[in-house]
Order: sequence, then structure tokens, then C-alpha cells
Amino acid sequence: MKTDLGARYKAKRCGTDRREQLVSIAMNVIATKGFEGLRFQAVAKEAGINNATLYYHFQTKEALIQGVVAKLFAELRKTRGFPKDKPATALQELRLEFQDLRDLLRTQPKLFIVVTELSLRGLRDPAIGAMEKRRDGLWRDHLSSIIRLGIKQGVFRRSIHVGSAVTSLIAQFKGIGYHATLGARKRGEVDAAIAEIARQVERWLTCKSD
Amino acid sequence: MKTDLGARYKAKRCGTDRREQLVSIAMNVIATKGFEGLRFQAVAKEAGINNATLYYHFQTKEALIQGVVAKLFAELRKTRGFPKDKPATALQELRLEFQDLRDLLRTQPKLFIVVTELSLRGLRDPAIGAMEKRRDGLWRDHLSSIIRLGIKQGVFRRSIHVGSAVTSLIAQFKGIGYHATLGARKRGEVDAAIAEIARQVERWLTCKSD
Amino acid sequence: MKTDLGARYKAKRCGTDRREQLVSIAMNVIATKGFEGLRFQAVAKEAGINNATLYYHFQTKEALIQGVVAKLFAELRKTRGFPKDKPATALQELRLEFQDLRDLLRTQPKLFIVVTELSLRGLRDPAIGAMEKRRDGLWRDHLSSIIRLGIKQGVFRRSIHVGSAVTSLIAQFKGIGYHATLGARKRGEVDAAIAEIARQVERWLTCKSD
Amino acid sequence: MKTDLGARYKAKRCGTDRREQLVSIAMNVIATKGFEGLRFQAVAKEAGINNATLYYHFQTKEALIQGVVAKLFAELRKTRGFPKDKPATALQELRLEFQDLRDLLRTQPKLFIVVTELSLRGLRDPAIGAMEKRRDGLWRDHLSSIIRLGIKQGVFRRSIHVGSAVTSLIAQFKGIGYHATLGARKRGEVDAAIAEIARQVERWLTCKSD
DNA sequence: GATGAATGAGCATTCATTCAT
DNA sequence: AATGAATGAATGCTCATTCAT
Repeated sequence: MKTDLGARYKAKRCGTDRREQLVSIAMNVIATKGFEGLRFQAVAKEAGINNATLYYHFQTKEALIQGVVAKLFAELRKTRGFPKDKPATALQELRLEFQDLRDLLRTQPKLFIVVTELSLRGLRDPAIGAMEKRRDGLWRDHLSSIIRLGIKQGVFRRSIHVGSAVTSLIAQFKGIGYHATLGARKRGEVDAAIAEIARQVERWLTCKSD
Repeated sequence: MKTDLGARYKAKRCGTDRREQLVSIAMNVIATKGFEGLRFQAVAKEAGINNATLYYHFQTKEALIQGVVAKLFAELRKTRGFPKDKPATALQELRLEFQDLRDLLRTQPKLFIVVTELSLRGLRDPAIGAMEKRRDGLWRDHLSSIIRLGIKQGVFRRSIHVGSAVTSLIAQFKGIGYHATLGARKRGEVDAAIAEIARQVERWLTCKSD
Repeated sequence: MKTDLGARYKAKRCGTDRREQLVSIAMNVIATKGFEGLRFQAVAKEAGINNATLYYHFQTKEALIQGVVAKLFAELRKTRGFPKDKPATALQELRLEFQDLRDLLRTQPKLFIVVTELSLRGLRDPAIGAMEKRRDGLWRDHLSSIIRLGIKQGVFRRSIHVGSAVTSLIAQFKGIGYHATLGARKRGEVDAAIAEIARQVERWLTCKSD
Repeated sequence: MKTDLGARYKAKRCGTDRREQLVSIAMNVIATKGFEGLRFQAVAKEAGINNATLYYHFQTKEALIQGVVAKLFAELRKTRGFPKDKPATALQELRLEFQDLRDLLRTQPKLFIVVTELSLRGLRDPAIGAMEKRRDGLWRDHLSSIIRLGIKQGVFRRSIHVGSAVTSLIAQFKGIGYHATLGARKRGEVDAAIAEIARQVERWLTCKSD
């Protein structure tokens, strides 16, 4: 991870590269030690650069954190397959959501830790709080459109209250991520629970008897 | 929630009282500023006592935190009405769980913040991690017994896989608490989502068609 | 100047003592190295105490500087013999002023350095600027009363414009202090100049021909 | 006084121009924030050039400061009309000195701030101290020659001790500049005091009765 | 001439903790 | 039970300076 410690002046990276590298490291540190354990110096050391060099790229610890937040959001949106080849039905879309969650949990479990850290930070840091709100808003919109589509397609029942349904869904998604990352550690158990909830939600939304 | 507000009212408390007061203050601080923002000196100041006096009661910052953790667990178990007048059916018990959650969210929203902080801490601090595990274990047992009871009573369907069902339930409970505290802020919205999920779970567990 | 470096916990001084000692040291440092060269750590080291202990007594570098300013003003007022046994005539009072200046220059030359540093700081730091203004105001009042007394006593001529006379006097006093401390370094030369200006002022104020 | 304000107008200047501009900026910074507040980077930014480019022109912060000092001396000598059309009498020359002072105070008040900063610096920085001494020496010579001329011309009295007279004069000049810049802020007041001191000095030097 | 990236040394400040009283 | 004074080990941040391009 370090480059060539011998030379006094390290191989210069182009600014953008460096910034991305540093943000990446910072995110790892947060996932490992939490925001509480994020030390500016540690990030610099990990990157194999000097304390002050880090300041050259991020004038503030806060700026570095902002970088992490930005990257995190990009990462999250990437997976939540917005532009994917359009799935035909709302049901398929819904299933895709659960699948995306399962994949993300498998491939980037650290992401969820950082997300949780961020949520807590958002309570105090208004800048982060705002971004959280924005993300939740986008998420709601996306899920709302799926449900409305389902109703229009006649797959979901008419009696669904879209708002509540979306809130429930989000709560459930968050719960899965939260519990999977911070609670039970057995992988299979989590996958089973995801499947369980997915079926449960599906049945609830499609239930004809209402 | 604070007692000695203004901090000039130093009627000598008996040791136990003091300790409880101090833990209470610490918990408030954590809820307000996070573990990251918990300062030993701040707790002392808030309590109107000297820096060193706090050390007389808690030999370590860690000890103070342990106190908070203990109090938190007591608080959580208190509400999850173990010893209440025995509800007749498993269904009633299940409904009670959701009701307890709603009540706790209403009366002690701060609790959920601290719980989340604790979960994150539990990832790094083994002592806390162990307590988390223990709490989750108790919770699982409790929910398992409810579901088994329901099956035995013929209210819940036979095909339920108890383990997965419990994991799902816990994930959903956590998700509700997590989202309610750190996400959407409108009370009504949350209540509606809880009701929605409760009905959904109920239908899923009781669904005869399986 | 240091006490007993061996022991881990130094002999505790009572707070007031310590504070005075620390302010005194800080003032010396300023006189020697200027405000620019005032390092919190250096003061602590000179006092033989730990970095953090200095912070126990002064929560801020600024607070320490405020202490220096306060001490400085006390020192200046001390010498500007307000409460001395009342001198009979205005002329005697005036001569006393020059004499005080000469004495102060002899006994506490560092004072003038610090005063000059303060004047410059006062341009930027409003807190110090205000104290400077206040000091100049008191000084003006004092000199005004002397001159008015002289006129009333018939020693000084009537045509004196008190305001201008006082401004001139203060400028001359400051000039002497300033030049003596930061310019020519031969003691005799300065004394001669003080005497010269004193006579010159005296003649100007008493000149009958106007 | 600034040139490239906004800093986007980087028409390549010839070397000397650039240097002068940079020194000028540095002097402004010193006048505004003091030596203490002089930052190499800030000067570069103000000039709209890069950090490292400033180092191309001045290899050291000290070098930049030397530039400021040099410019300052040039500025001071410029006004003290050495080569002007020769005034006839010593009295006229003396009056010219006061007039020059008044003009300089009016047109370049910042100069006096920087001069004071320099004087303080001269106490610690030998290079600057030497230049200060040299300047004072030239000044003494100039004033001495005036006084001697006056005596020869029979305008000033014989009993004058030239050395003391010069020291007094310099102290008074410095005092006026110092007080005008760092003390009283009303312009009229200062002008009156200058006039007052000028008349007083004149009378003292010409007084026949000795 | 000019620039972006990098560096080391230092500085004010914080915080958990200790100890004598 | 309580307190004032003291401490060491960080931590975020600044600044003059350097170097390859």
C-alpha cells in the first residue's frame, strides 16, 4: 500500500488519483475504527504520505469526511441499478431491490458500517444530515414509482397506501442491512432472512383478498 | 431527565443515587453528542461535581460507559414486558412486541440512538460486543418461544422455519427503530409503518394457504 | 527558576501564585522574543511545569496574554505616582512625570518593549486596542489636570491650548520611551535628552512673553 | 496599491516589476497584520501567483522581508528631501523636517506601522537592527548639520549641545509618528500637536536669553 | 518564469488520568 | 466524598521550504 518510503519526495500522483486513494483509505479506517477512530495522521500514514500532504489535498478533516460521504453515495447509487436494462414488471423490480441488497451485503459489508456511522453523524452534523435526507428522498421516489407501477400493472393490490408501504420497505431494508452488519454474523442466516422478508413483502403487496 | 440542572444543588446523595445520576447524565450526553462526544469532564461538570470526584465513582471512562450499557439493558428489558400478566395467545404476544416497540419509540427515542451507538462500538469493543450478543440471544429466545407457542396453538402455520422467522423479525424490529430514529422524522409516518409491518408479519405467519 | 524536575508531580502552588508566576514569565518572553515569539510551551517549560498544566491555569493563549496586559497596566499605574504625597505645584508635578519616566526606563526597560508590542497588537486585536485607549484616556486626564492646575496657579501661561499641549506631551513621552528602548542605546545620551525636553517643555509652558 | 487584485490578470511582468509588486504586497500585509501575520503563501495568493513562484523571486521569507526593509528606507529617504532645492536658512530646513513628517503621516500612515514593527524586529534580528542603526545614524548626521548650520548662521543659540539636541529631536519625531499612528486617531489633534512641538523646539533653539 | 505535489518541524489545544489534601 | 493542581500522550492544523516538471 505504501510506495517507496526511501525517497524523500514520493512519486507524485496526479491530484485526482491521490484524492480518490485518500478517500478510499479514510473510508476503510472509518469502517474499521469508526468515525471516532478516524485520525488524520493515520490516513496519511496508510497512504504512505506525510501528514501535511494530506492537508494539501483536503484542507480539513471535515473535507476529507465529505469526500467519504460523496464516495459512499456514489457507491450506493451505482448498485441500486437505476439505469439497468429495464426490468419488465414491478414485481421483478422489487425482487431486484432485495437482490441488490443481498449482493451489496456480500461484496461490500463495510459500506453498511459506514452508512450507520454516517446516520448517527447526520444527527449532529447538519451537512451530513442533509445528504442523508436527500438520499432517503431519492430512495423513496424510486420505491414509490415501483409500487405505483405495480398497482397500475394490476400486480399489486389497489388498497396499498403507497406512503406507508414505502416507509415500511425502507425500514425493512435498513433493518436487514443493519442487523446483518452489526448483529448476527452467519451469512446463511441473513440470506434466509432476506428471502423470508422478500416473500413476505411480495405476498403482502400482491395479496388479492383485500 | 437531568436532576441537578444548574449544578449548584449538591445535597450529598447516597453513593448509589450519585452513580445512577452520573450514568444518566452520561447516557444523555451520548444520545446528544454520540460516544465520540462523550467527555469525562463534561459529565462531571453537568453533574456539578469536580473532575476528580467523578473518578471516585467510576475509576475509568470505560467503567462509566459500562454503567451506561447496563442501564440501557435494564431499560430495554423493563419495557419488553416479560413478567406482565401472561397474555393468552401467541398472536397477542406478537402484537404486544410491536406495541412495546411503538411505545418505547414514543417515550424514549434517545434509547435507540444510544443502542445504535452501542452496536457500532460493539464491533470494536469486545466487552460491548459480548453484551450485544447476549441481548440478541435473549431476544431470539423470547421470539422463538412465541412463534413455537403460536405453532403449537395452531395459530401460526406449521411450515414456518423458526430460525429464519426470528431473524427476520429482529431485523424488522431493528429496522423500524433505526429508521424511526435516524431517518424519517414524522411520527405518524412511523406509526403507520409499524402497523403495516405488524399486519404483514401477522398475515405471513398465520397464512393458511401454505 | 525551575523547581524540582525530578518528582513527577511538582510541588503544588496555590493557584494565584502560579498564575502570577506564569504571567511574569510570559511577559519576559514577550520582551525577549516579541509576541511573535511567544510560545505557550516555552512559558510552561520556563515555569518548570507541563504544557497541560499551563492550560489548567489559562484556558487559552489569549487568556495568558490578557493576563500580561493586565499586569502591564498595573505596573504602569504603580509608577505613575497617583497616590504619592501631593506635590505642591504643577511644575513639580510635571517634573515628576519626567522623572518617573526616567526611573521606569532605568529600572524596567523591558516594560517599554512590551508596551510597544502591545500598541501594535492593539491595532488588530480589539480587546487590547480598547485597553490601550483606556490607558491613554487616563493619561490624558492626568496630564490635563496638571496643566490646568498650572494655569490656575499662574505658573503656566494662559494661552496654552490644553488639548494640544497634552497631545504633545504624550507624544514626547512616548517618543522618549520608544527611542530609548528601540533606538539609541547609550544611557547618558537618553538622560540628557530627557532633561533637554523637560526644560524645553517647561520653558514653553511657562513662557511669559505670550 | 495592489495591482493584480482579483489575481487573474497575469500579464507576464518583467522581473523587476514583479519583485517590486511582491514587496509592495508584503509591506501591505505587514501593515495590516504585522510581521506576525506575514505568511509567504498569503503574499503569493494576493499576487495571484503560485507558492513556489514566489520562491523563484525570493529564495527565503527573510529575503522578502529584506526587500520590504529596503523599500521602506527608500521611501523614507525620498520624502526627507535631501536633494531638494536648497533652503536658505537652518530654520527653514528645520521647519521642513516637521512638514515632511506631517505630509508622510498624511499620505503614508502605513509606513509608520511598518517602521515600528521593524524597530521591534531590529531588537532580535541583527540584520534589521544594523539597518535601523544606519538609518538613525544618517538621520542624526542630517539633523546635526542643520543645527550646526543654524548656530553658524546665528539663528540658533551658541549654548546648544548638539548631541542632546539631536537626540531630543529624533525622540520627538519618533514620538509624533508613533503616537499619531498607534495612539490618538483624530487627524486635527495630531496636526496641532506637531505644530505645537515645532514651535516649542524652534523657540528653544533660538531662545536668545541663554 | 511558473506550477502542483510533497515535506518536516512545530504549535495550540484536548483529554483521560493521577495524586496530595 | 470531594477537590485543585498536575501530567503525558495525542490530535488537528500551519508554515516555510523543496523538487520535478
